[in-house]
Amino acid sequence: MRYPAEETAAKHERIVREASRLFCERGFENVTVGEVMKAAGLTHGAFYAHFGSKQELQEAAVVYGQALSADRARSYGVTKKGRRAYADRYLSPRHRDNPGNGCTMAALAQEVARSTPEIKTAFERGLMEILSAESGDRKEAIFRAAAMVGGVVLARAVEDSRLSDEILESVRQKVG
Amino acid sequence: MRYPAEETAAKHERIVREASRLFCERGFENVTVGEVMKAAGLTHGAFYAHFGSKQELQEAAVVYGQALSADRARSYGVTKKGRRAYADRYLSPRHRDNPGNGCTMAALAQEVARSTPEIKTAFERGLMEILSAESGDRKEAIFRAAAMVGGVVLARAVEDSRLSDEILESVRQKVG
DNA sequence: TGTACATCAGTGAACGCGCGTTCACTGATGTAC
DNA sequence: TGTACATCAGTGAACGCGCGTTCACTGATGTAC
Repeated sequence: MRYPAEETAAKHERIVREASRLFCERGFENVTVGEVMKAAGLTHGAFYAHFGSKQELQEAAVVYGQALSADRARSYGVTKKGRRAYADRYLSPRHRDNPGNGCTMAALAQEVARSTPEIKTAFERGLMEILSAESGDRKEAIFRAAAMVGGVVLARAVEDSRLSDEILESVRQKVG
Repeated sequence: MRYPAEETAAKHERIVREASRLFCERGFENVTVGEVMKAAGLTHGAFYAHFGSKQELQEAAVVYGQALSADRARSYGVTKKGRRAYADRYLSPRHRDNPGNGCTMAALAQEVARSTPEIKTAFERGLMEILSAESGDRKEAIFRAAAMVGGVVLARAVEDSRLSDEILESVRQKVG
Protein backbone atom coordinates (compact mmCIF):
# COMPACT_ATOMS: atom_id res chain seq x y z
CA MET A 1 0.00 0.00 0.00
CA ARG A 2 1.01 3.62 -0.30
CA TYR A 3 2.61 5.46 2.63
CA PRO A 4 3.01 9.13 3.58
CA ALA A 5 6.03 10.65 1.88
CA GLU A 6 7.79 11.61 5.08
CA GLU A 7 7.39 8.11 6.49
CA THR A 8 8.98 6.71 3.35
CA ALA A 9 11.87 9.15 3.66
CA ALA A 10 12.40 8.10 7.28
CA LYS A 11 12.49 4.44 6.26
CA HIS A 12 14.93 5.23 3.49
CA GLU A 13 17.25 6.89 5.98
CA ARG A 14 16.93 3.96 8.37
CA ILE A 15 17.93 1.56 5.60
CA VAL A 16 21.05 3.59 4.85
CA ARG A 17 21.97 3.95 8.52
CA GLU A 18 21.61 0.24 9.26
CA ALA A 19 23.46 -0.64 6.06
CA SER A 20 26.36 1.60 7.04
CA ARG A 21 26.53 0.01 10.48
CA LEU A 22 26.30 -3.58 9.22
CA PHE A 23 28.73 -3.04 6.34
CA CYS A 24 31.29 -1.52 8.71
CA GLU A 25 30.86 -4.42 11.10
CA ARG A 26 31.08 -7.26 8.61
CA GLY A 27 32.00 -5.91 5.17
CA PHE A 28 29.88 -5.46 2.04
CA GLU A 29 29.98 -9.11 1.05
CA ASN A 30 29.00 -10.58 4.39
CA VAL A 31 25.83 -8.57 4.82
CA THR A 32 22.71 -9.52 2.86
CA VAL A 33 20.07 -7.16 1.55
CA GLY A 34 17.59 -9.07 3.70
CA GLU A 35 19.57 -8.42 6.87
CA VAL A 36 19.74 -4.72 6.20
CA MET A 37 16.01 -4.52 5.56
CA LYS A 38 15.24 -6.54 8.67
CA ALA A 39 17.42 -4.20 10.74
CA ALA A 40 15.44 -1.31 9.26
CA GLY A 41 12.18 -3.03 10.21
CA LEU A 42 11.09 -4.02 6.69
CA THR A 43 11.06 -7.09 4.47
CA HIS A 44 13.60 -7.68 1.74
CA GLY A 45 11.16 -7.22 -1.14
CA ALA A 46 10.71 -3.54 -0.35
CA PHE A 47 14.37 -2.90 -0.92
CA TYR A 48 13.95 -2.28 -4.63
CA ALA A 49 11.46 0.48 -4.00
CA HIS A 50 14.40 2.38 -2.44
CA PHE A 51 17.50 1.30 -4.39
CA GLY A 52 18.21 -0.12 -7.80
CA SER A 53 20.72 -2.65 -6.54
CA LYS A 54 22.84 -3.67 -3.56
CA GLN A 55 25.71 -1.75 -5.10
CA GLU A 56 23.70 1.48 -4.97
CA LEU A 57 23.10 0.84 -1.29
CA GLN A 58 26.81 0.38 -0.75
CA GLU A 59 27.43 3.73 -2.33
CA ALA A 60 24.76 5.42 -0.20
CA ALA A 61 26.20 3.79 2.93
CA VAL A 62 29.70 5.08 2.14
CA VAL A 63 28.36 8.59 1.52
CA TYR A 64 26.49 8.45 4.83
CA GLY A 65 29.39 7.01 6.84
CA GLN A 66 31.92 9.42 5.42
CA ALA A 67 29.63 12.38 6.17
CA LEU A 68 29.36 11.23 9.79
CA SER A 69 33.14 10.98 10.01
CA ALA A 70 33.60 14.43 8.54
CA ASP A 71 31.14 15.90 11.05
CA ARG A 72 32.97 14.18 13.86
CA ALA A 73 36.33 15.46 12.65
CA ARG A 74 34.99 19.02 12.36
CA SER A 75 33.54 18.87 15.88
CA TYR A 76 37.03 18.62 17.34
CA GLY A 77 38.18 21.88 15.80
CA VAL A 78 41.55 22.81 14.38
CA THR A 79 43.54 23.44 17.55
CA LYS A 80 46.42 21.23 18.57
CA LYS A 81 44.42 20.12 21.60
CA GLY A 82 41.45 19.25 19.40
CA ARG A 83 43.58 17.12 17.11
CA ARG A 84 45.04 15.32 20.07
CA ALA A 85 41.61 14.57 21.54
CA TYR A 86 40.44 13.32 18.14
CA ALA A 87 43.43 11.01 17.79
CA ASP A 88 42.95 9.69 21.32
CA ARG A 89 39.39 8.78 20.55
CA TYR A 90 40.15 7.40 17.10
CA LEU A 91 42.93 5.18 18.40
CA SER A 92 41.00 3.92 21.42
CA PRO A 93 40.08 0.29 22.18
CA ARG A 94 36.48 1.45 22.10
CA HIS A 95 36.73 2.53 18.48
CA ARG A 96 38.68 -0.60 17.56
CA ASP A 97 36.03 -2.83 19.12
CA ASN A 98 33.01 -1.06 17.61
CA PRO A 99 33.55 -0.80 13.87
CA GLY A 100 29.80 -0.50 13.28
CA ASN A 101 29.73 2.93 14.88
CA GLY A 102 33.24 3.85 13.80
CA CYS A 103 35.17 5.25 10.89
CA THR A 104 34.10 3.98 7.46
CA MET A 105 37.66 4.26 6.15
CA ALA A 106 39.05 2.06 8.90
CA ALA A 107 36.36 -0.54 8.19
CA LEU A 108 35.81 -0.57 4.44
CA ALA A 109 38.69 1.11 2.59
CA GLN A 110 40.07 -2.11 1.13
CA GLU A 111 36.69 -3.23 -0.15
CA VAL A 112 36.08 0.24 -1.54
CA ALA A 113 39.38 -0.03 -3.39
CA ARG A 114 37.96 -3.03 -5.29
CA SER A 115 34.56 -1.42 -5.92
CA THR A 116 33.08 0.75 -8.63
CA PRO A 117 34.33 4.26 -9.50
CA GLU A 118 31.11 5.65 -7.98
CA ILE A 119 31.84 4.09 -4.61
CA LYS A 120 35.47 5.16 -4.72
CA THR A 121 34.38 8.70 -5.57
CA ALA A 122 31.97 8.72 -2.62
CA PHE A 123 34.81 7.56 -0.38
CA GLU A 124 37.14 10.18 -1.80
CA ARG A 125 34.74 13.08 -1.24
CA GLY A 126 34.46 12.09 2.41
CA LEU A 127 38.21 11.91 2.78
CA MET A 128 38.61 15.36 1.26
CA GLU A 129 36.12 16.80 3.73
CA ILE A 130 37.89 15.13 6.61
CA LEU A 131 41.26 16.46 5.47
CA SER A 132 39.90 19.98 5.15
CA ALA A 133 38.61 19.75 8.72
CA GLU A 134 42.23 19.87 9.78
CA SER A 135 43.54 23.21 8.67
CA GLY A 136 47.29 23.77 8.45
CA ASP A 137 49.73 21.66 6.48
CA ARG A 138 47.88 19.39 4.08
CA LYS A 139 50.73 16.88 3.81
CA GLU A 140 50.71 16.62 7.57
CA ALA A 141 46.95 16.06 7.63
CA ILE A 142 47.25 13.28 5.05
CA PHE A 143 50.07 11.66 6.96
CA ARG A 144 48.13 11.75 10.21
CA ALA A 145 45.05 10.28 8.55
CA ALA A 146 47.10 7.44 7.04
CA ALA A 147 48.76 6.63 10.36
CA MET A 148 45.47 6.68 12.25
CA VAL A 149 43.60 4.53 9.71
CA GLY A 150 46.55 2.14 9.47
CA GLY A 151 46.78 1.93 13.24
CA VAL A 152 43.15 0.90 13.70
CA VAL A 153 43.29 -1.48 10.74
CA LEU A 154 46.33 -3.30 12.11
CA ALA A 155 44.99 -3.28 15.67
CA ARG A 156 41.82 -5.00 14.45
CA ALA A 157 43.64 -7.59 12.34
CA VAL A 158 45.82 -9.12 15.06
CA GLU A 159 44.61 -11.80 17.46
CA ASP A 160 46.60 -10.94 20.58
CA SER A 161 44.89 -8.18 22.53
CA ARG A 162 48.11 -6.96 24.15
CA LEU A 163 49.74 -6.48 20.77
CA SER A 164 46.58 -4.78 19.55
CA ASP A 165 46.65 -2.37 22.49
CA GLU A 166 50.33 -1.75 21.89
CA ILE A 167 49.67 -0.80 18.27
CA LEU A 168 46.98 1.71 19.27
CA GLU A 169 49.16 3.15 22.01
CA SER A 170 52.25 3.48 19.81
CA VAL A 171 50.42 5.29 17.03
CA ARG A 172 48.61 7.49 19.54
CA GLN A 173 51.90 8.63 21.07
CA LYS A 174 53.70 9.26 17.80
CA VAL A 175 50.82 10.95 16.01
CA GLY A 176 49.92 13.21 18.93
CA MET B 1 45.84 -41.32 -10.43
CA ARG B 2 48.72 -41.13 -8.01
CA TYR B 3 51.57 -38.65 -8.55
CA PRO B 4 55.19 -38.43 -7.35
CA ALA B 5 55.38 -36.82 -3.92
CA GLU B 6 57.57 -33.93 -5.02
CA GLU B 7 55.25 -33.10 -7.88
CA THR B 8 52.34 -32.97 -5.45
CA ALA B 9 54.30 -30.68 -3.15
CA ALA B 10 55.08 -28.37 -6.08
CA LYS B 11 51.38 -28.22 -6.98
CA HIS B 12 50.49 -27.50 -3.38
CA GLU B 13 52.88 -24.57 -3.35
CA ARG B 14 51.51 -23.30 -6.64
CA ILE B 15 47.98 -23.34 -5.23
CA VAL B 16 49.07 -21.28 -2.23
CA ARG B 17 51.05 -18.83 -4.35
CA GLU B 18 48.21 -18.23 -6.80
CA ALA B 19 45.71 -17.98 -3.95
CA SER B 20 47.84 -15.34 -2.24
CA ARG B 21 48.07 -13.34 -5.45
CA LEU B 22 44.38 -13.58 -6.32
CA PHE B 23 43.21 -12.90 -2.75
CA CYS B 24 45.40 -9.80 -2.58
CA GLU B 25 44.06 -8.61 -5.92
CA ARG B 26 40.38 -9.16 -5.29
CA GLY B 27 39.80 -10.17 -1.66
CA PHE B 28 38.92 -13.54 -0.15
CA GLU B 29 35.25 -13.37 -1.07
CA ASN B 30 35.67 -12.43 -4.70
CA VAL B 31 37.96 -15.31 -5.60
CA THR B 32 36.53 -18.79 -6.08
CA VAL B 33 38.23 -22.06 -5.28
CA GLY B 34 37.85 -22.92 -8.95
CA GLU B 35 39.74 -19.82 -10.06
CA VAL B 36 42.63 -20.55 -7.74
CA MET B 37 42.88 -24.13 -8.97
CA LYS B 38 42.70 -23.04 -12.58
CA ALA B 39 45.50 -20.52 -11.98
CA ALA B 40 47.51 -23.37 -10.49
CA GLY B 41 46.83 -25.51 -13.55
CA LEU B 42 44.38 -27.95 -11.94
CA THR B 43 40.64 -28.56 -11.74
CA HIS B 44 38.56 -27.52 -8.77
CA GLY B 45 37.82 -31.08 -7.59
CA ALA B 46 41.45 -31.66 -6.66
CA PHE B 47 41.35 -28.83 -4.18
CA TYR B 48 40.16 -31.02 -1.33
CA ALA B 49 43.13 -33.31 -1.70
CA HIS B 50 45.21 -30.32 -0.56
CA PHE B 51 43.02 -28.36 1.86
CA GLY B 52 40.07 -29.12 4.08
CA SER B 53 38.20 -25.95 3.16
CA LYS B 54 38.53 -22.58 1.49
CA GLN B 55 39.17 -21.08 4.91
CA GLU B 56 42.25 -23.26 5.35
CA LEU B 57 43.52 -21.95 2.03
CA GLN B 58 42.98 -18.39 3.19
CA GLU B 59 45.09 -19.10 6.24
CA ALA B 60 47.86 -20.69 4.15
CA ALA B 61 47.79 -17.72 1.77
CA VAL B 62 48.17 -15.24 4.63
CA VAL B 63 51.08 -17.22 6.09
CA TYR B 64 52.72 -17.29 2.66
CA GLY B 65 52.13 -13.62 1.88
CA GLN B 66 53.30 -12.42 5.26
CA ALA B 67 56.46 -14.51 5.00
CA LEU B 68 57.22 -12.89 1.64
CA SER B 69 56.71 -9.45 3.16
CA ALA B 70 58.97 -10.25 6.09
CA ASP B 71 61.71 -11.45 3.74
CA ARG B 72 61.36 -8.27 1.72
CA ALA B 73 61.53 -6.11 4.83
CA ARG B 74 64.65 -7.93 6.04
CA SER B 75 66.36 -7.54 2.67
CA TYR B 76 66.48 -3.77 3.13
CA GLY B 77 68.49 -3.99 6.34
CA VAL B 78 68.26 -1.84 9.44
CA THR B 79 70.12 1.27 8.32
CA LYS B 80 68.39 4.59 7.89
CA LYS B 81 69.05 4.41 4.17
CA GLY B 82 67.54 0.93 3.99
CA ARG B 83 64.37 2.05 5.74
CA ARG B 84 64.06 4.98 3.38
CA ALA B 85 64.45 2.77 0.32
CA TYR B 86 61.88 0.36 1.71
CA ALA B 87 59.37 3.14 2.32
CA ASP B 88 59.96 4.57 -1.16
CA ARG B 89 59.17 1.25 -2.71
CA TYR B 90 56.24 0.50 -0.43
CA LEU B 91 54.63 3.88 -1.10
CA SER B 92 55.19 3.78 -4.85
CA PRO B 93 52.49 3.88 -7.56
CA ARG B 94 53.85 0.54 -8.68
CA HIS B 95 53.02 -1.10 -5.36
CA ARG B 96 49.66 0.65 -5.20
CA ASP B 97 48.73 -0.61 -8.66
CA ASN B 98 49.87 -4.21 -8.16
CA PRO B 99 48.25 -5.52 -5.00
CA GLY B 100 48.63 -9.11 -6.22
CA ASN B 101 52.39 -8.94 -5.84
CA GLY B 102 52.31 -6.53 -2.93
CA CYS B 103 51.93 -6.42 0.82
CA THR B 104 49.30 -8.75 2.27
CA MET B 105 48.53 -6.31 5.07
CA ALA B 106 47.78 -3.48 2.66
CA ALA B 107 45.47 -5.75 0.69
CA LEU B 108 43.70 -7.99 3.21
CA ALA B 109 43.98 -6.59 6.74
CA GLN B 110 40.33 -5.59 6.99
CA GLU B 111 39.09 -8.95 5.80
CA VAL B 112 41.52 -10.66 8.15
CA ALA B 113 40.05 -8.61 11.00
CA ARG B 114 36.67 -10.28 10.32
CA SER B 115 38.13 -13.78 9.90
CA THR B 116 38.89 -16.67 12.23
CA PRO B 117 41.39 -16.50 15.11
CA GLU B 118 43.67 -18.83 13.09
CA ILE B 119 43.85 -16.37 10.21
CA LYS B 120 44.35 -13.41 12.54
CA THR B 121 47.14 -15.29 14.29
CA ALA B 122 48.83 -16.02 10.96
CA PHE B 123 48.58 -12.33 10.10
CA GLU B 124 49.94 -11.34 13.50
CA ARG B 125 52.97 -13.63 13.28
CA GLY B 126 53.89 -12.01 9.97
CA LEU B 127 53.51 -8.53 11.40
CA MET B 128 55.77 -9.41 14.35
CA GLU B 129 58.47 -10.65 11.98
CA ILE B 130 58.20 -7.51 9.90
CA LEU B 131 58.46 -5.30 12.98
CA SER B 132 61.51 -7.16 14.22
CA ALA B 133 63.17 -6.60 10.83
CA GLU B 134 63.39 -2.95 11.83
CA SER B 135 65.66 -2.81 14.84
CA GLY B 136 65.64 0.26 17.05
CA ASP B 137 62.60 1.77 18.70
CA ARG B 138 59.66 -0.62 18.56
CA LYS B 139 57.04 2.12 18.95
CA GLU B 140 58.61 3.89 16.01
CA ALA B 141 58.55 0.72 13.93
CA ILE B 142 54.86 0.19 14.69
CA PHE B 143 54.07 3.78 13.85
CA ARG B 144 55.91 3.60 10.55
CA ALA B 145 54.14 0.35 9.63
CA ALA B 146 50.73 1.86 10.41
CA ALA B 147 51.43 4.98 8.36
CA MET B 148 52.73 2.99 5.39
CA VAL B 149 49.86 0.50 5.40
CA GLY B 150 47.33 3.31 5.86
CA GLY B 151 48.92 5.30 3.07
CA VAL B 152 48.64 2.51 0.51
CA VAL B 153 45.14 1.60 1.68
CA LEU B 154 43.88 5.17 1.26
CA ALA B 155 45.74 5.66 -2.03
CA ARG B 156 43.99 2.58 -3.43
CA ALA B 157 40.53 3.59 -2.21
CA VAL B 158 40.27 6.97 -3.91
CA GLU B 159 39.21 7.44 -7.51
CA ASP B 160 41.23 10.51 -8.48
CA SER B 161 44.75 9.51 -9.45
CA ARG B 162 46.25 12.90 -8.55
CA LEU B 163 44.89 12.66 -5.03
CA SER B 164 46.11 9.08 -4.84
CA ASP B 165 49.61 10.15 -5.88
CA GLU B 166 49.48 12.98 -3.38
CA ILE B 167 48.66 10.57 -0.56
CA LEU B 168 51.58 8.32 -1.42
CA GLU B 169 53.93 11.28 -1.75
CA SER B 170 52.84 12.90 1.52
CA VAL B 171 53.28 9.73 3.55
CA ARG B 172 56.59 9.00 1.84
CA GLN B 173 57.97 12.41 2.81
CA LYS B 174 56.78 12.37 6.39
CA VAL B 175 57.70 8.77 7.14
CA GLY B 176 61.14 8.98 5.56
C1' DT C 1 -16.03 19.31 -0.43
C1' DG C 2 -16.75 14.72 -2.35
C1' DT C 3 -15.81 10.97 -5.37
C1' DA C 4 -13.08 7.95 -8.62
C1' DC C 5 -8.89 6.45 -9.70
C1' DA C 6 -3.88 6.21 -10.37
C1' DT C 7 0.22 5.65 -7.67
C1' DC C 8 3.58 3.22 -5.26
C1' DA C 9 5.86 1.30 -0.78
C1' DG C 10 5.43 -2.88 1.13
C1' DT C 11 4.75 -8.21 1.50
C1' DG C 12 6.22 -12.80 0.84
C1' DA C 13 6.75 -16.45 -2.52
C1' DA C 14 9.59 -17.75 -6.24
C1' DC C 15 13.48 -17.65 -9.54
C1' DG C 16 18.06 -18.35 -11.11
C1' DC C 17 22.69 -18.28 -10.65
C1' DG C 18 27.14 -19.07 -8.51
C1' DC C 19 29.91 -21.14 -5.38
C1' DG C 20 31.74 -24.40 -1.84
C1' DT C 21 31.74 -29.03 -1.37
C1' DT C 22 30.99 -34.06 -2.44
C1' DC C 23 31.44 -38.21 -5.02
C1' DA C 24 32.30 -42.11 -8.25
C1' DC C 25 35.85 -43.14 -10.90
C1' DT C 26 40.81 -43.28 -12.91
C1' DG C 27 45.39 -44.94 -13.11
C1' DA C 28 50.34 -44.18 -11.93
C1' DT C 29 53.00 -44.58 -7.67
C1' DG C 30 54.98 -46.77 -4.05
C1' DT C 31 54.98 -50.71 -0.87
C1' DA C 32 54.65 -55.50 0.94
C1' DC C 33 56.17 -59.97 0.27
C1' DT D 1 64.21 -58.39 -8.66
C1' DG D 2 59.41 -59.23 -9.76
C1' DT D 3 54.52 -59.24 -8.80
C1' DA D 4 50.04 -57.94 -6.54
C1' DC D 5 47.78 -54.56 -4.45
C1' DA D 6 46.69 -50.49 -1.66
C1' DT D 7 47.07 -45.58 -1.97
C1' DC D 8 45.73 -41.16 -3.28
C1' DA D 9 45.98 -36.79 -6.38
C1' DG D 10 43.29 -35.63 -9.98
C1' DT D 11 38.92 -35.27 -13.09
C1' DG D 12 34.44 -33.58 -14.02
C1' DA D 13 29.58 -34.14 -13.01
C1' DA D 14 26.37 -33.20 -9.48
C1' DC D 15 24.47 -31.38 -5.13
C1' DG D 16 22.59 -28.01 -2.08
C1' DC D 17 22.40 -23.78 -0.16
C1' DG D 18 22.28 -18.77 0.03
C1' DC D 19 21.69 -14.58 -1.93
C1' DG D 20 20.36 -10.84 -5.19
C1' DT D 21 16.54 -9.91 -7.72
C1' DT D 22 11.74 -10.31 -9.65
C1' DC D 23 6.84 -10.50 -9.44
C1' DA D 24 1.80 -10.67 -8.46
C1' DC D 25 -0.75 -8.66 -5.27
C1' DT D 26 -2.35 -5.26 -1.46
C1' DG D 27 -4.38 -1.11 0.11
C1' DA D 28 -3.68 3.64 1.96
C1' DT D 29 -2.25 8.00 -0.13
C1' DG D 30 -2.66 11.74 -2.91
C1' DT D 31 -4.58 13.82 -7.12
C1' DA D 32 -7.88 15.11 -10.86
C1' DC D 33 -12.26 16.73 -11.68
